[in-house]
Amino acid sequence: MTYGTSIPPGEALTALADPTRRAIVEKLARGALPVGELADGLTVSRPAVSQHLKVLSDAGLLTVTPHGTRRLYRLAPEGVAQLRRYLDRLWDDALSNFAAEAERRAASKEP
Amino acid sequence: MTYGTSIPPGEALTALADPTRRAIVEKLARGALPVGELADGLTVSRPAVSQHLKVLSDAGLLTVTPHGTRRLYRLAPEGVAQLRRYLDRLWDDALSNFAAEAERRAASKEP
DNA sequence: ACTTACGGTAAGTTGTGACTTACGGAACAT
DNA sequence: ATGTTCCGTAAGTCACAACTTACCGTAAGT
Repeated sequence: MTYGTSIPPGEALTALADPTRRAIVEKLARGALPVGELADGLTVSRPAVSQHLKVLSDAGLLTVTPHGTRRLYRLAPEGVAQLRRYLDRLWDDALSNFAAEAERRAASKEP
Repeated sequence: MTYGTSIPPGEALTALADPTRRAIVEKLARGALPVGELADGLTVSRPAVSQHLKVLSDAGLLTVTPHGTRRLYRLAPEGVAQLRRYLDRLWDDALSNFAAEAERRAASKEP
């Protein structure tokens, strides 16, 4: 029984569409960070970062663990995994369809 | 020598952020289609579909082959592959960082 | 108790992107 | 030649999402 929270991949894709959010995710991929440190090195304000973190969390891509007065954000592997599965399915469908089309093309004389 | 056009994954992610474009991609994953047939079964107008197809093409996710007066759109496996590689790198970084953090936590007495 | 870090939320502004209708150009048919 | 089908592009509208500043909690330090 796999039991993931199963947020549809659309939210995660929407979340990763924003360049600032991608920058955040890529930073977090290399280690958990509090909001303040994330905001340094980014061109936007700290509240903006907070808002982005909410979007990413809602998409299942991040988890939070309060540590004293700060909140450590870290990448959620399961969130990334779900996106990978979605793309894998696209990939598989596309390839098997390619094979089917090639076969069909070979059956009739002209493409 | 693999030689892909190497469009940054940001464009593909932005392209897949839109639900209508995801619907298009998922249809195309099951077989190539002309614009008109794509537009049927979608809630938006045909010109809207054309615009979406442009975005997806620019992102490297689609290829076009003119067939008479119609244009057959099909999913580009390499485009999907590039997204998969991006997510794989995120995944790998996240996991190796997890290991490093766990080790660090084990080294000091308190988490 | 007061102050100082840290961070989430409210409110308001603004650019952008997803849509529409209208139009124009190719390719095939008659 | 003319009409028809298929499709891309232009122009304009409108909603939303990504910011900003301001404010209010909460936890720790002194």
